[in-house]
Amino acid sequence: MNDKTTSLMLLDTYGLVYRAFFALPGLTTSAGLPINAVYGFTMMLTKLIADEKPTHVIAAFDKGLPAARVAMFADYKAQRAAMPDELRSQFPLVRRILAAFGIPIVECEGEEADDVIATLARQARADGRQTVVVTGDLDLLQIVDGSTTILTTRRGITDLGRYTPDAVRERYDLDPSQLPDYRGLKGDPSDNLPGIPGVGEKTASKLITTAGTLDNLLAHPELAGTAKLQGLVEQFGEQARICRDVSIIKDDLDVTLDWDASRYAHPDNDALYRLYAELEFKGLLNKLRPPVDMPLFSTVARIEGNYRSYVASTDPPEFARLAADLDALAGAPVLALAISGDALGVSGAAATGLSFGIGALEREDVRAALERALNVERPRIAYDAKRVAHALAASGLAIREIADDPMIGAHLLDPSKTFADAGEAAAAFLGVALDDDPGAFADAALRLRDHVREELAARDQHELYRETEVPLALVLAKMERAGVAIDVTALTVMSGEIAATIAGLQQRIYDLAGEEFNIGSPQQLGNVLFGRLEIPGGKKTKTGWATGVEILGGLAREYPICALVLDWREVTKLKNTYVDVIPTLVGADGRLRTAFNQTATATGRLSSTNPNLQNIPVRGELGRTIRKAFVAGGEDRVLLAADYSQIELRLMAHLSGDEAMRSAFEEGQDIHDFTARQIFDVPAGRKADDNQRRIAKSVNFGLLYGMSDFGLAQRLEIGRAEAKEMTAAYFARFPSVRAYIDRTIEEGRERGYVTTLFGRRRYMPGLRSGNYMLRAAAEREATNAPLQGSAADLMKIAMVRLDKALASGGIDATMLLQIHDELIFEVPRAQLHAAAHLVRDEMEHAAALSVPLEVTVKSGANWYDVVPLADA
DNA sequence: ATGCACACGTA
DNA sequence: CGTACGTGTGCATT
Repeated sequence: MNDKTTSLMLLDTYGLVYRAFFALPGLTTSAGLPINAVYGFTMMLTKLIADEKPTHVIAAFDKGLPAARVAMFADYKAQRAAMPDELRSQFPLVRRILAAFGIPIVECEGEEADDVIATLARQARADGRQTVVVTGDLDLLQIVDGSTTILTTRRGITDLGRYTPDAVRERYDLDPSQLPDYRGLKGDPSDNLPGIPGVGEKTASKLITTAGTLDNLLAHPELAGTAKLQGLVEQFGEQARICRDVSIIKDDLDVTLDWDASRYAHPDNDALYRLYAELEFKGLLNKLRPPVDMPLFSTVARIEGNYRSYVASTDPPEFARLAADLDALAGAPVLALAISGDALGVSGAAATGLSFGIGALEREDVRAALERALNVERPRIAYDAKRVAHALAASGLAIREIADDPMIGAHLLDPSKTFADAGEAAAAFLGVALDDDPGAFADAALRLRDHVREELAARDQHELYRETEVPLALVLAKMERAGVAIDVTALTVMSGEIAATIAGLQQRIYDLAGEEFNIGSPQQLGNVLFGRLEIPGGKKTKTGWATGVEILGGLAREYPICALVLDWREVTKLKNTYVDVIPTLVGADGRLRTAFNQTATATGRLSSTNPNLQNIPVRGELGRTIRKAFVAGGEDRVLLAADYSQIELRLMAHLSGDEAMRSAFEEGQDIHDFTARQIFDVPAGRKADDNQRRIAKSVNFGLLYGMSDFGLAQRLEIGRAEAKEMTAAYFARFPSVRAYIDRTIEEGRERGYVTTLFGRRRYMPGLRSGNYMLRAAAEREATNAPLQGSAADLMKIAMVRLDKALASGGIDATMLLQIHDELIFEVPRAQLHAAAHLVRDEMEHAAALSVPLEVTVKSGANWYDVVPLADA
């Protein structure tokens, strides 16, 4: 819905800042300057602009005493506590934030912001424009109409309520125009308005509904209904009238809406950056680019170690020195780079290290010097090379090849940690603490390189590191930069359809429950289903009723509300996690970029975040349609999907050497059918029935996961004895598998780690635990890790080789995604078959195993419609 | 804001 | 009491 309609956003600045002040804890800068209110206000403003996309924005302020209201009612706001100093001091900062955003301030001497807002909204309405007012309280609701809506803060600072005329009527049973009368009756303690004592929300609303207006009620007090109320109306009527008059918001102030001055374009990046830096808004700062000539960071120069940090400033000679130092590094035999925050550190072996903000790369002299340093033929070390590559790419620089990435090396040495910043690795392996200085990080990268190489060589993991993991980092950087094209319209349409489904399901659930509640709260849901409705079969978790799919699914047939809740969960999950989120993450070029993390898992797999593109739905039809939005970018391009078939079971066959299993794969059999025929003694020439195959499939998967008889019984909903027979039958047919699993666990216990086919290790101290639960869990992990990890190794090898092979084969295919056993490419239609053959070939020959590797290739215009390639 | 539990999406 | 992940929500915490 990207319409071009002009929309004006009016900010009730004081109210919003006030709310932010009380909603957030007392944050201060390191110098002690209170910044919680301005921080909250800035967060709010950022989110509002992103969500509402206004074309014009104005910040209204109160100015001076509200003379007219005080004249009407001397005690107006008299009870209000004085503003705390920690809040007062933040208003100048708020004005500076607004200035940096380019948002004009409008105020009017002796008038409150409410009246300014109403005046501007009236003018916008007269010009035929839509207005959204953002305020911290409900006083302004009276101006809501067809062209003016109001957003009010609810709890916290990000949760907003949206009021349209219908929403006002729903909340108060009154038209917006009746709200001053209503407030006159009810009073408002926050403005010290007494109203009529004893008349609260309910009564006030009823009285106005009955009498129509306050004036009519005062003229006919008998409309109040009860004698007591009538008495109150007669006694306090005049007071209510005054309160009403004070509550009426004026829309005829002497201010003029200036469309040109209030047009919102974008914040002033440099001004905002400086301000955020001053106020120490670190999270917000990371989303901006540092100004070209800004002091990058200011630490004292360090002389210990073999680096020193560079204290840059706005002084041009400093930049000249920075460039000169970079040129000096071009002579170093080894170059190391690392990033911390938004600053890049560069260090040369046995040379001076230095560090500077990424913003410095915008300066031609500094950029050119770095380019010279990067282009000298010599080994390059980068701590988190993928991140360094992205940072350099943003300045038009490339890092062609990486000899070492100590982050990756560190993770191979201890895959239980991520080593996301160099400080973690330095602490673990060098025993030193690093401050936030990127120069120190680059220096640490150099020293970590030596440690990591030595250790990996000693553990025989050097080849995995050098040939696969390190080159993979730059392959992943390319994939991330490419992104995948998204059909946003498809998702927008889907969102509307799902919204309607959700509304229907929600209503039916409320009807069956006999009350409205938050279906998304397991606590409330449990109480409704198993408490109020007394549905039997409830089980408890640590914190309350269990409401997972296995519980509700069992009750769904007998209790329709349980089925409806499961449906509701499915559609809300899809909408909230994918359909509504993905469009917000799509870049200006229509492509979606994930981050592949190479050091996140204990087994060697990649992970994907922001968003996670490794869990896009496929099993359910509705969820699966989300894949229609993942498209090839361009008419002449198509998606190519290639996935390994049964790779982990094939690895089990290879690693165990089990002859029966191995020959089944050799013969190209359906492995689950084959297993079923073995377990159930199906006569030769006959196929297993569907149920036998289903059970065999569970057994096969259970095998990969180290499952016990108990777990299998639970999974298949059979008796434990029966499950035991099943596994006994299995291992009788596949004896080498039993021996392999036992051997793996035993070796793991002796050595302290288990390994993959390519030498990746996972350390498993739990195998020696005296605690049965801990030990059993470790045994399952030890069973699975070599299989899952070897599969991950194979895929990574294929990816690195493919990256090279595609380029040297002259195929213009872009690797986009990896989903553990599947790769997605975008290729020109004309090169589809060449690409498919190459991809399949490299994947199938990533390693020579005693069983064949089988890869299925598919293609299509989108991820949903990929179909197998007939001749591949 | 931060952290936890729960629930659920994928291989 | 079957492995490996990441994300959204509610809710209690600051």
